[in-house]
Amino acid sequence: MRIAIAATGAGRVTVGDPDGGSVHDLERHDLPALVARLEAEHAPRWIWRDTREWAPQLLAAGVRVARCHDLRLCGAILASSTVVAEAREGMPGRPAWLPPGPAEAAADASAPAAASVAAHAPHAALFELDEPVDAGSREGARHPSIDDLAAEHDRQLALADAAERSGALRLLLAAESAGALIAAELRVAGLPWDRAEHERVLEEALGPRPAAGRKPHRMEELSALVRDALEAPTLNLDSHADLLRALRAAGIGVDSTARWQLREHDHPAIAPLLAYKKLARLLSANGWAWLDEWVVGGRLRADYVAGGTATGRWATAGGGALQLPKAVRGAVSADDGWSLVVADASQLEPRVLAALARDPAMAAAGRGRDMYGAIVDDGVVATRDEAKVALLGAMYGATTGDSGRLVPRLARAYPRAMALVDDAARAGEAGRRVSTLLGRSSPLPSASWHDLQARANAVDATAVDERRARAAARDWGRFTRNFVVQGTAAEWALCWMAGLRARLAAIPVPPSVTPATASGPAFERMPHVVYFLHDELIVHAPDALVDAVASAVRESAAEAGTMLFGEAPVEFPLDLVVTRSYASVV
DNA sequence: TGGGCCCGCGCC
DNA sequence: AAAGGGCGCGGGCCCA
Repeated sequence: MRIAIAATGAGRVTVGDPDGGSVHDLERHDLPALVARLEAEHAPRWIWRDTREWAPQLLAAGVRVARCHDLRLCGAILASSTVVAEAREGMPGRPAWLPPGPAEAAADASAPAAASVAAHAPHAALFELDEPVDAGSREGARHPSIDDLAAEHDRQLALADAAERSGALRLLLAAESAGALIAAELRVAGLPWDRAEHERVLEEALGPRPAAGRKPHRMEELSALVRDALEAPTLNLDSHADLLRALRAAGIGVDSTARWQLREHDHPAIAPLLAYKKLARLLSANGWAWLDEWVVGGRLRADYVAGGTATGRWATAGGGALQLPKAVRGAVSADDGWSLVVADASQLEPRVLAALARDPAMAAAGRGRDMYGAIVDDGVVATRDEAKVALLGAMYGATTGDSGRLVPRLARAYPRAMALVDDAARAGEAGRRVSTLLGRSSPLPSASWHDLQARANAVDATAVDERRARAAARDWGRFTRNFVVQGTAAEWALCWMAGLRARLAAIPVPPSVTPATASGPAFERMPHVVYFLHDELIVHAPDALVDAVASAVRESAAEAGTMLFGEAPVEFPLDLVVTRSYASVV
């Protein structure tokens, strides 16, 4: 059964079964109670334009739904998937009231990014009762009725079912929609954050918090050392241009101020400069200002953007949760009576490549716990480190350095795996799309990319034109090479997390559980996902339930492998730790 | 003053 | 040691 939810303007909402069931017209304020009742009675798939329009309000009221279909995210996948290209020909396109997906909007410089549309200041209310998404102001946009939503849902399912591997596409749409729910839940629950521990880390590294507009003590000391060593008494270390000039004037032959270049020179200014840059990074990215802005009430509430990148990996639109430096992870700590179940899919991308390519030798290497070790045992390379570098090079398209040198050895040992990524690279170089296992397709290169190629093919093309075009083609080929692996790995991770979400909701909670009061009414007694980073997640779980949660995490990983690859002989082992603090994992 | 670009660096 | 793919973010800086 499906039930659609549509805004009708002026704070009212229509909720109903478009296939002939009852339809309710109500104040938006009354929505959570109705959804809770219908969810309990029918366990429907909820059909809505955009999960971000509804989930925050429901979660704030303590109401969760098991399944939804996010028309915006699924519409974006179907609009670009080559798997349904033929079926699209005979069908109407996306309706005007359906905004583009986040990755599409980001790629289109003329339109504001969807992420920024949804973005809000961290202290703002978690939802706005009237218009949380400004789709109403888009040209040609209007409020879709529940019949509009149902018709678009039908169109999307018909497109998916027209694909040769319709099951894969259906799975992708379900996983993407589950991801949208999880992204909303991650924000509402928040990542448990120990402010005092974070401040301790900052003070140890930087010294006491400085007055507004002042630099921390340790940074001032290091700046003085650098200025002395460079004999540049007024140098501003934060200005790349000024710093580069001062370095060169002191005889240090770098052409950028990047750390890897600086490290190659022996000069008394280098050590304090590198130390300064490390501290400056900590201060600006995760210092006191970040803490004040993003950690409220003992929770980091980052703004995840499901489907925010071309490959299907998520993005964030604030809070920087995808780049929490290891130095501050000790501040992630469970509430009293609760634990963190931290799980990481080890060597996910090479395993995905082995399974995707059905390369028997590489799959055999991916059957054990340590794929890199198995590649050494196969005699392909001499050390684990070489195996890792060679695999990264194969997936990223390295051509130089150690990595580029090792790739041919990998190609001899695992020809099918190498052929898969090489084919993807060739397609990209020719300007064609490539697709993941479940059917998400890469974007087309930009108009300027095509211009470059056209110029190189013109009769009066110069050597420079040809060189530029070749470089651009190879760049895009590296992108498509990586796309198939990164994107399929993202699909594995989505399926893993979606399965886990369902399993966590089914774990019975004993009455003895201490509430995690800062996690909101939907999660205060339930184990719940609080962090997700590409191939790693954290569940905040009552102590009494950590064993059940760990089992759920493992079962979901195994199930994700089977859903994507059937009985392919590749395993997806997890590194799983139960802990109070994320620091103990790093 | 604000937008957009580059740089450098944090994460995977 | 970096390299090669995907990101976000803050600071400097240029320009209107």
